[in-house]
Amino acid sequence: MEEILTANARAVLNVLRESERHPTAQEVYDRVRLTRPRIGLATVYRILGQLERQGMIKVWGYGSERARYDARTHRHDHAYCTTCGVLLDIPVEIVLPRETLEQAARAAGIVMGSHEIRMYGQCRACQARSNV
Amino acid sequence: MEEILTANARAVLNVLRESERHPTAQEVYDRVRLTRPRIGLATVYRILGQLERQGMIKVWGYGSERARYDARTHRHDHAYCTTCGVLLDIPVEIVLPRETLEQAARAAGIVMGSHEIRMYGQCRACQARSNV
DNA sequence: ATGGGTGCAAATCCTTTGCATCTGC
DNA sequence: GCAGATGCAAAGGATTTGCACCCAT
Repeated sequence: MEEILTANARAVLNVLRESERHPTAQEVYDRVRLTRPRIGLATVYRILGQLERQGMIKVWGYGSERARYDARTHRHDHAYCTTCGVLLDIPVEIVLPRETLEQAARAAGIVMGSHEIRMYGQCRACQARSNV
Repeated sequence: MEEILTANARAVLNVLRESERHPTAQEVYDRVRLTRPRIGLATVYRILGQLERQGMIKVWGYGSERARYDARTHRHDHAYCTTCGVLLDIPVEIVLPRETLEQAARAAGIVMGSHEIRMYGQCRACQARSNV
């Protein structure tokens, strides 16, 4: 399925896969331009949209902040620093019992496709900064 | 603490408290105008920002969609329909063991303030629609 | 009277779209 | 040669900001 990707799309995907951060479209654009200098920002947006629709990447949003993209499609959770806005992967697995999820989905009336846990708080850097 | 709110702020808060939906700023604006016809959209945005900073309301975001606001500040979770974009409260409590959360926070290196579970899927209306 | 709150309009920022051109098959 | 992909520029939409005015204290 990856073979049908254009060179631009492959480059975008690579940037995301190589990134530990959760880059915004602009950050992806800046980075991808190193290998494909002629690419346009609109193309990056178009590709991000397609990859998302194909389930190859995930979008993350908070309030009205810029969207962030993530190529790690395995189920994992995030920690968001409400002070500086950094978005971190939670490096341990948080398991919710299947029946808990099913019950919740039933109660809300949705057919669940996926779920995500978000933790909001203060990252290490901001903790240090505020201890000064 | 509520007494220090202006009449506009109180009106915005009331709209949110009376809403079952999770309105966008524009929707809040439309609704609040019924009681305060002279209020401006910018004021609504300013008030929403202040209420959020004061912890009286919560923002919700997904990708690059418009921000949604929620006056229900007790811990609860959400179900988002990826077909039509409706955002629903999950009407049952999903409890994560405290130690699980602590372990995850520690692993991510954050001091956790709050957490939220999100379920993504298809709401009842969209299920019906796609069964046609 | 005075300072914060507010309305309005303009500015900003992010994202999407239109369109002519280019590319890979 | 054609269909789809792309770059560029412009449009669109959400949110924020500047500023003069107003209002409650």
